[in-house]
Amino acid sequence: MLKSIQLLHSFWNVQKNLIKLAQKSAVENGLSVPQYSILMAMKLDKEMIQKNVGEVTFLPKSTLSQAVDGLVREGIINRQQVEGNRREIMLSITEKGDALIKDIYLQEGGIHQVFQSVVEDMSESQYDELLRGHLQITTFLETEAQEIGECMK
Amino acid sequence: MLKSIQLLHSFWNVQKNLIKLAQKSAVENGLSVPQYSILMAMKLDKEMIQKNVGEVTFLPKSTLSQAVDGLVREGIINRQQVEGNRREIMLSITEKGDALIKDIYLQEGGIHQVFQSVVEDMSESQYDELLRGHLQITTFLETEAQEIGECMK
DNA sequence: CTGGAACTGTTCAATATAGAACTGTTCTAA
DNA sequence: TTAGAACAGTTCTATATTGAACAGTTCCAG
Repeated sequence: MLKSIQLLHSFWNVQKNLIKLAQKSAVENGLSVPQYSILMAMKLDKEMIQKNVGEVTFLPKSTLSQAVDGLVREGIINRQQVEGNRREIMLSITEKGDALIKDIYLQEGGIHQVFQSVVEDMSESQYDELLRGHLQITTFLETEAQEIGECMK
Repeated sequence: MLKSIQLLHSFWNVQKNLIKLAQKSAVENGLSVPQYSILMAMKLDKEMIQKNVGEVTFLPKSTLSQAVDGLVREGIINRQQVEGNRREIMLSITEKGDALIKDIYLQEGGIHQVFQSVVEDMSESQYDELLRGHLQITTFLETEAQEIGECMK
């Protein structure tokens, strides 16, 4: 029991700092936190169905919808109906959005730069262990979260 | 660069599940997320100055104040001025609050129970490595967050 | 075909959150 | 002392978030 509390605490400590940094990063770039999440979710796949963005970010539908709306108004992402399935909407990052993302990466004191330092300060094996541990935990949590997801519909 | 993004991603995956679980736990027990945070912060030291709770939880003063207000109305914590320093307010968990915390710990499918399973599924050394890695990261983030904290005043 | 169930996303109203201005307290330097 | 700076918390208000009701699509059993 004690160990689990300790581990939870350990995550919590990382968490709260991470969130603070993310919030700061978001505000500095004129984004809400949900908007920031969306961009980070799409940084790899520059094109995604809105539904999938929702699954990755865990944002409620309404929040997602409004956040996307703002991003579209800002010209950061494009929104167009998928032909072949008019229910779905394809989101894609514009050049402007792409530039913004690159900017965010390089911001001094931003999450990414800080994590860059963290990684450099870490041994190869330590890094691997960390990833492995997290993966294991995520798998556990995901099966649990699934059940929550079920009732959210 | 790639590694830091990967690590960030790894944390993010744990994070979002953790938050979902915490939210669920909070709602199920009739608490807001800030209220839940406060209780978790006070689970060890059953008596704390409100200021300190704020430092630990990172909650904005106004949010903290209101959340505490609700908890007091529910009879979960007590609030009384510190004699010797009438600016400060001492928060203490009532018996009712204590029972609630114990309840939360034991809730099936709650964060604590899930983490219990996680820990059992983990080798001693893996556990230690994880804690060590997190500590290292927290230290890094904390020095960074400090600067943010400075301007929040 | 067709009617209803399941999807995908939007809108709107109610709630939650947090910055800014405030009250009262303590500390400190002249 | 005593003004004024720093503190600890509260209140008020504007903003952000989200659940619930909704509109249009797609799917499928009969």
